[in-house]
Amino acid sequence: MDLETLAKRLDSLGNVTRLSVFRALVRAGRDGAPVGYLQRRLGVPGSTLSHHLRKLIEVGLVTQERQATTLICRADFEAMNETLGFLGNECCRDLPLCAAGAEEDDRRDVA
Amino acid sequence: MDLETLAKRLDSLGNVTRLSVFRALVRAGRDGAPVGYLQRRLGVPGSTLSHHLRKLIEVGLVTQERQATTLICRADFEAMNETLGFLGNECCRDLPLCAAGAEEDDRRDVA
DNA sequence: GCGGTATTTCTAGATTTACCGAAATACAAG
DNA sequence: CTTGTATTTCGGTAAATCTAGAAATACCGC
Repeated sequence: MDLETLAKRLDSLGNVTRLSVFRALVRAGRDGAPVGYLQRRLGVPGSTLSHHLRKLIEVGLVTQERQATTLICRADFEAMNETLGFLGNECCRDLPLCAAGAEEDDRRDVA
Repeated sequence: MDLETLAKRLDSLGNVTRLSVFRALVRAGRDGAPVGYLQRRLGVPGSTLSHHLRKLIEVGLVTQERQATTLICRADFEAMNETLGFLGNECCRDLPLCAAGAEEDDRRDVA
């Protein structure tokens, strides 16, 4: 995963509505939840919700599967874990002092 | 930390330039790095960099300390760990199957 | 106080975003 | 093939964001 992808994913979660959607999906677990459920639960107009869902899908954090007339949405746990892992590597999760060590794999890219 | 704060922090990292700035600061470690260093390293105009830095500071992920004419910037590791932790709790870091368990502390809020 | 370096604020244009009602599409049931 | 439910696309507006040059500010050394 490159920086751009990471930034896009973070951006997609950087909005209260979308973060709420994602959280609701995480809590819905592997089974996921229909768009309508999210709509009722979050009280967001359908068009708005659809707009936000698209963003989450674009960056790979959410998937959709059609079941007859309803669309089941699911949080992509693998993608999320990958994202968190990447961010954690960059940002030294729970080891503030690892900053020096982190520089060792710093030689590749520019930014 | 509430959802709004979390969203703001994620949003602040959801931009390639800012994410690069933050990463550079993480790698600079506890000592931090001057604005000028970031400017040269990232090749971003001062005014643009300043604008992005302000955002990171606003959400508490970066701090600044004046040393004579130069401003030292530092990643706030504690804030970042807090953020990652919170996100991890919500999103079941490395335990996709914990979704069911996560619902147990789901009864409090609306979204 | 003057000169010089470091950094921010001001300003402004281009782009993107969030929002949501109305209309359109997808699909199942009868 | 009509009706009803689920969801998206369309259209348009208001607000926020990114970008960067130019001017202003902060601070040190002399």
